[in-house]
Amino acid sequence: MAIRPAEQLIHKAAWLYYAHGLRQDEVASQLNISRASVAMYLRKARETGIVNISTSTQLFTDDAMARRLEDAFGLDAVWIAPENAYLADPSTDIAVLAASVFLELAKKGDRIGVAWGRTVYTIADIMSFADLQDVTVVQLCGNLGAPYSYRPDQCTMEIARRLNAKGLNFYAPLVLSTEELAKSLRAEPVIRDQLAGIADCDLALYSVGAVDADSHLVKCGALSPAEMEALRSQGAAGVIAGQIIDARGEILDCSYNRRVISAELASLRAIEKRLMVVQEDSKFEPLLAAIAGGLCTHLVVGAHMAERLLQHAGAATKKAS
Amino acid sequence: MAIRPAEQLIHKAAWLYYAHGLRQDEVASQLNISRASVAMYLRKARETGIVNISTSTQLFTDDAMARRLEDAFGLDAVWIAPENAYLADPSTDIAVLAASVFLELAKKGDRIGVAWGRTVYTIADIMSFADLQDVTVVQLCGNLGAPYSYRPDQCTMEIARRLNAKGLNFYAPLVLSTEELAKSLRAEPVIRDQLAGIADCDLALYSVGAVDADSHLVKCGALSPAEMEALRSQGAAGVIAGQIIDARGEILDCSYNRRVISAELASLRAIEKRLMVVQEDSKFEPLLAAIAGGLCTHLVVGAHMAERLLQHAGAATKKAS
DNA sequence: CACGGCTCTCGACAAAAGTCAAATTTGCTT
DNA sequence: AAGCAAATTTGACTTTTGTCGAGAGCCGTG
Repeated sequence: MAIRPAEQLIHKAAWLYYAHGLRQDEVASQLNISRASVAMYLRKARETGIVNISTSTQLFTDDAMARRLEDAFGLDAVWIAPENAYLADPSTDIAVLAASVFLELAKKGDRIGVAWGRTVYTIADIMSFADLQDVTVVQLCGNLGAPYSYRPDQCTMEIARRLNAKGLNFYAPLVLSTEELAKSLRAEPVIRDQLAGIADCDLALYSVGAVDADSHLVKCGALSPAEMEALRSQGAAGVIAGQIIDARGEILDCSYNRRVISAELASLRAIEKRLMVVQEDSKFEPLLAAIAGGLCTHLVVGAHMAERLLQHAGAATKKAS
Repeated sequence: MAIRPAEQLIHKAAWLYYAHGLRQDEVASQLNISRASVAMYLRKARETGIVNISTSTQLFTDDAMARRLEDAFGLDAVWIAPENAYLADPSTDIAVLAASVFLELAKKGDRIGVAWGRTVYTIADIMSFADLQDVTVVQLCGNLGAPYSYRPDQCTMEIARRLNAKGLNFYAPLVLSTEELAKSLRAEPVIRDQLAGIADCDLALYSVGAVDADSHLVKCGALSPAEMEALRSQGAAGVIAGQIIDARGEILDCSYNRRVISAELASLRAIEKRLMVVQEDSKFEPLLAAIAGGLCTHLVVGAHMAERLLQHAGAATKKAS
């Protein structure tokens, strides 16, 4: 596991190369090893977070549209990934941006809450490594079944690994079959402590889910398509950390929610920086709900979604006046 | 001044290359420019701080000796630059390390106090660029005459430039000819405000000067060698931000100090993180004085100095028991 | 409107970095 | 103690990156 012979050497090589600006062959002769080894050590140094290469995300917040969004929705900061040019796959662009923003927001000693989903896992997957000591990554909600690699615990662990941080997993299922069982489980000391610790986080990372048959809740069997549809007609507007919220961003009063083991919305709102990342345009309504509920202070979206949000805000104020 | 045609392009190129991991030729075709231009933009991006490459300084604090120093002197953190191998010039190594540490300690929105001297200027000179928004770099003491490029205002401005921060200079001489004049000048609103603002800093960067004829105070003509010698016999142990301190790290009661326009020691002590960097082994006594006076919470030194400090601490405790 | 002076851009070459399979070392088991 | 597997190192090769001088475009000026 531990890179035994090196670690020290990796550090030295990285130091000479990146801090002092020597060439690889100079480093090699200093350290009495071959250039090839130096190149290999340097790659390891980058992969381990011993050296850190980060790009300023300024460009994406400086945008005029980002400013207007901040004002319109009272958000602390908004980043907009330009959908147009750049790359083939726009959603990758959003994830890359989100990962950079995330690393920029994370500080040493922080406690970071992480939810789950395709978006979160994609971010974890492309996120570069960092050397954040004393960071704890906590899982915001219970687990669900296997089929997906972006299970809650996977997301938490992967991000913890990238940050060289400690991952705190949640050993409980996301959904139980009866309300009673959920209640007793929540009362268990291990679980209770974990849930209580969520409000102490400095930073949260999550996305929001749509209320439709494509939802992971349906795909994982937590809810049937029919149940989902029923919830929708009861006012379900989105999914946050495995829980159903209504259009106001409040928890929906339903049996499902009472059977879930997850962070209370109040705990989430207590977290200073709540970074929400939304990739799909289809998540417009859920996102509005999450914003309305104050579940998001920092937002990363694509240009198209940004436009829709602004349009919506414009229409709302026009109607109001 | 501003790189007009690019700025945006630089950002985009940096983003595609560093965040997305494309090759230069791929970036070039995305942006419809030549590879050569891309290479040039990327250099600019690095030079501007749009991208940031930093190496963890862990290795230098993890050292057992560093731990012992922290304990022995009650410091928050100590970094030791290994004097032995590495590079031809050990003092460069200390400066490079100090610059990395400094950048690691500096946070967005900080107010940073900077003193002057060869050490500080060397650090400024080799420090890489960063994109710290809303940072203010303030000068800790008045200015002195021209001959040196490491004048107080130079140090402040250079560091501000590297950080893309605002530099707040001090338009007053370091030493005046009479105590009265110094007193009136200190009472001037402009000066008073600047002095008062020093205690609000989050981070300070300085070294400590020796009390001898090689001191810059002598070289700049602020004090004659004879005066310096006299001060030494009066108990002068070191120089901090242009002021003379005694072995306890308190301000020395002397005419010179009363004629100086500089940060009060109490203001310096009010700064949370006081980063002191010492390159020369000859500054052993001055450093002890500075530490005794609580003028240093974070310390960067060479291995040799670290050993001497530990030896001293060991002897002191042995004597005490 | 032509003329330097300026910066930006590009193509071609040189230098540096990345990669891979083979060789060597290391650690552990039988 | 020998044998095997995993990890590490290296030399030789390929790809990528950096650099330089020439040329092109863009002003403000005479």
